[in-house]
Amino acid sequence: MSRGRGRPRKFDEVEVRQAIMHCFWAKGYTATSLDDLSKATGLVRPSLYAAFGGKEDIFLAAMNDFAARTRAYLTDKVPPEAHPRAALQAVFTAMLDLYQTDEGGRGCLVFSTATAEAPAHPEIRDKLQEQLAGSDHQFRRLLERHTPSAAAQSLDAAAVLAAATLHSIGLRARSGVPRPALDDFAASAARSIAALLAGSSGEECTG
Amino acid sequence: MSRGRGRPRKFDEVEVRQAIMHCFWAKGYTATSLDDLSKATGLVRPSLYAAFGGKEDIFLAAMNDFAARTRAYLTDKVPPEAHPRAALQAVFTAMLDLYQTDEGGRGCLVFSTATAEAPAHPEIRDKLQEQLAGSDHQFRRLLERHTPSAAAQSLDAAAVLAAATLHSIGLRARSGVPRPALDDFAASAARSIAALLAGSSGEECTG
DNA sequence: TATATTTTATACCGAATCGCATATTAATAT
DNA sequence: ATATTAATATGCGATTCGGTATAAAATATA
Repeated sequence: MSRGRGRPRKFDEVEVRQAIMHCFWAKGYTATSLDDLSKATGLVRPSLYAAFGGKEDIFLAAMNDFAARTRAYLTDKVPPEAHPRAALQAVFTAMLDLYQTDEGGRGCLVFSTATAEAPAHPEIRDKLQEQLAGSDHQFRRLLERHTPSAAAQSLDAAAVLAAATLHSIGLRARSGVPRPALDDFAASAARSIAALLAGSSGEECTG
Repeated sequence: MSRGRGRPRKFDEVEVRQAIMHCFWAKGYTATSLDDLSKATGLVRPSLYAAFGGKEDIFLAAMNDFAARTRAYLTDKVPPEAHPRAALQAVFTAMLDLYQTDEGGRGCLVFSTATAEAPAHPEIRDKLQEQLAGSDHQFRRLLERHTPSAAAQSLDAAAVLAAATLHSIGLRARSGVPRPALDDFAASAARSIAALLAGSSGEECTG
C-alpha cells in the first residue's frame, strides 16, 4: 500500500519497532543510546531519526507498542467467561509470562521504566498517566463483566487493588524475585480481591 | 569524633547526602550526572569520589538514605495502637506526604527510580529486592500487631496487598496524579484491606 | 619547625552522547 | 532518458560523560 515514489525501505517496520522496544525495556530511556538502537535494529542513526523522530519520540512510540502488545496478549489469554478469581488469576499469570524474558525478569516497560523519567519529561509523564488510567479502567471493566451483581463502589475498589497488584508484580519481576514467589503473590492477590468482591455483594465470606 | 589528622572537611556530610538523594530522586540514576551532584552539593567531582566512591556507590547510599528517611517518618506519624484500617490509612497518608515535593509528585526513589536500572546493575537490583522484601515485612508486622486474631495466611495476604498499594501509590504520585485522587485511592485500599482482614478473622463482612 | 595526612582545586583524559549536514544510492514518475 | 522523491551511508561537531592525575591548602603530629 502507498508504495511511494522514492527509494523503498530496506527494513521491516514492525521488526524494527520490536527491537527498539526490547532495548528500552532492558535498559530504560536514558541508559539506552541511539547507538544501541542503531546496533539492535541495523538502521543507521539518521535513518532512525528520519523514520521515528528524536529519542523521546522513539520512546513514546515504544510505550505505545508495549501497551498494544500487552492488550493483544491479554485478550488472547484471558477466558471471556470465568469467576472473578479465575479471571484475575488468568490476567496476573499472563502478565507474569509477559514480564519475563530469556535474560530474566523485566517487568513492564511503562510502569517500571518510564516512571523514572516522568518528572523530567512531561510527555512521557502524560503518557504514563494515561496508560495508568487505562489499567484501572481495564480491570474495572473486567470485574464488572464477571461480577455484575457487585456495587459500583466495590467494583472500583477492587479494580484499583487489582491494578496495584499488577504494578507490584511488574516491580517485583524486574527486581529479580523468582517466578514461584511471583506466582504465589499473584494467586494470593487474586484470591483476596475476589473475596473482597464476593463479600461486598452480599454473599458469605469464603476467604 | 575522629577529627582526623589532615585538612578538615568543609562540608556537612548529612546535608551533602540529602542533596544527593534529592538529585537522584528527581532524575533517576542514569540521568543524574556527577556534575549535577557537584552543583547540588557544592563539592567538586574528585571530592565526591573520594568521600563516597563512584556513581553507583553514591546511588546505593542514596537508596539507603531514602529508606532510612522513610522509616523515620513512618515511626513518627503512625499511631502505635489503632485499628488496622486506621493504621493502614495513616501509613498511606504519611507516604503520600513523603512522596510529594514542592516541584510535584516524585514517588519513591527506590521503587520508582532504581527499578529501571535493575537489569543492568546487579547491585542496585539486589538492594531493590532487599528493600522490597522489607516493605512486605514491615506491613506484615504492622498488621499482625493490630490484628493478632487473624490467621497467618490472611496476614500474609493482606500485607502483600498493602505493599502493592504502596508501590502503586508511588507510581501514581510520580506520574502526576493529583493529590485528591491519590487520597481517594489510599482510603479505598485501606478500607478494602482492612475489610479483608476482618472478614477472614471470623467477624462479619462490613465492606 | 618539619613532616605526615587529608581534603580541596585545577586540569585533563578518552570515550560516548545526540543531532545534523552532506553526499550517495535506489526506485518511481514524467 | 531525465527529473523527483525517498532512503541510506559517511562523518562532523559541540557537548557531556565518568573518572583521575597532579598540585595546592589546611590541619595534626613529631
